Amino acid sequence: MDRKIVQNISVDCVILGFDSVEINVLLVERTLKNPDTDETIFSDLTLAGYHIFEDEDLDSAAARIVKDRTGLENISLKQFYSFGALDRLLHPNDQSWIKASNVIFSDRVVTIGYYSLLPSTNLEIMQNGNIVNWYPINGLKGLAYDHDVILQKAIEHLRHKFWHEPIGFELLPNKFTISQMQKLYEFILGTRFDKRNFRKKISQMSYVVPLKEKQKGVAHKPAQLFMFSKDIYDKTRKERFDFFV
Amino acid sequence: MDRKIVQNISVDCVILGFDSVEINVLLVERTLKNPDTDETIFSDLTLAGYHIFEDEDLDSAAARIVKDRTGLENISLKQFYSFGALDRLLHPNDQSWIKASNVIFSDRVVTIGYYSLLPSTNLEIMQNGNIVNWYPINGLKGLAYDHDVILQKAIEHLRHKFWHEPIGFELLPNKFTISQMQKLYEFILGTRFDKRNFRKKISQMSYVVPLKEKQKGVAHKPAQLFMFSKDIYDKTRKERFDFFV
DNA sequence: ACAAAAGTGTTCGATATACACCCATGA
DNA sequence: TCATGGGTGTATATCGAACACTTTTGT
Repeated sequence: MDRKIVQNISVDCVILGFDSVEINVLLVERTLKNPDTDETIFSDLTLAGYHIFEDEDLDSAAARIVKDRTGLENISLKQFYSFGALDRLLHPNDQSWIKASNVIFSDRVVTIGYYSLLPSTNLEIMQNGNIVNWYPINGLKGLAYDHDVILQKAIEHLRHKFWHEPIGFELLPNKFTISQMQKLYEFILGTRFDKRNFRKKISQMSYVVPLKEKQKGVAHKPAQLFMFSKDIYDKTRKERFDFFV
Repeated sequence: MDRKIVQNISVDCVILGFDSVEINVLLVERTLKNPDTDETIFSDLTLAGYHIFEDEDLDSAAARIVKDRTGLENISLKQFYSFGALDRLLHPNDQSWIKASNVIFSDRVVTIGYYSLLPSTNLEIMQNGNIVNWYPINGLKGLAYDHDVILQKAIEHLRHKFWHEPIGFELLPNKFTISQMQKLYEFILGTRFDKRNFRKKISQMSYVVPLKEKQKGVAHKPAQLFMFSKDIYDKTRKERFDFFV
């Protein structure tokens, strides 16, 4: 492949997943070895990121990068912020990595942040020689480059959207229970909701549609399953003027 | 000045202002003349934009560009989206402009969009040889490059924020009347509010504080003036779970 | 039979909406 | 004195918050 890369523009993707307990982010291991002795010099974690090519736009670059790094295809990726601090790449590990890589990096790389929300946690661990895995977002730090900053900004963005848009459904399986939904909202928003009031609220949302199907194989009363209908949502949506106390 | 510019990264700033009637955007005239005959080849309008320098981060670049292009200083600029379509610069006018300019443009420029909200419409018309002016956003088109797209995205972003954050105060003078505020909200949100209900709502917002001052020189009952207190807002803010019908 | 999560209703206070008239000023 | 926008209150419907017990399944 001889597509030309743009030296100083990259895309980094924050891929978030919910496993019914907490939110995880998909990270790729980065291990620098001494080429002679094969000794590990350092090993850390990065978001799925890479430079863009000259012949692709930003959205395409994001999709390609996610596919190359993680094997995931046809996932919805949204741009959320761009990062261009002067010291983004100046950590010693990053400098060693850049020197050892066969890509000619520019001194100055601006990266465009994308995020994606996934229901599932199933994943091939190895993609094109990359070791990728889910890591709980709580307490994560020490990521490569400025990826801590990018991750925090993505989470902030997500939390904000959660209050006003039915974005949560992207993190849930196609068929989900009201309890799973409540746990997700409580986790993201850091609140607790009263079960009855939460369910009352949900039952008013015409776009959360009950299925003729129940949970199976659980050691308690099986829950009703629901799905999200974007069609109904788009048709019934109204905004509200609610920014005050 | 011999700072080095980054060839393929720029910042474009959407500077919006409210004049008590409608929303305007600050645009810079771009006129290409035949260097020999001094004949105008074309003339159109651009957002305030320029390449970034190698030694500045994105926020600093945005502030510098706004200052150079419009003379405005110390205004709050927020990043909102980045644009990297392959055909951003391919319009014949843009190509002629690029060829004629003494800056060596790259084929591929990604631009980071910033916006700013201002109360006032007072402005020097001429800045560093740039002719800058306010233009009503309704019906504007034919801007240079992809600046129509950038402007639309900024407005969309603004409208969205308006519903959930007290961002409107940035577009109002320090001292404003409730009617001015209502007109602004009606303009941006494309709705009408009942005067009494709107005022009732505002009077519940502890962070909209009445001043001991009234309008002067108007040919009707002079209105009470108010100011916005960010302090009180930050202290009393609560989020609400309101994304449904 | 027991453990574990599902599911269900009512009351009360707060908020949203609808609606019409008098007031203060400059011209 | 008139034109112009400023300013005010009440009634009704809807929504949010608080609160405890019964149901269904697997083991």
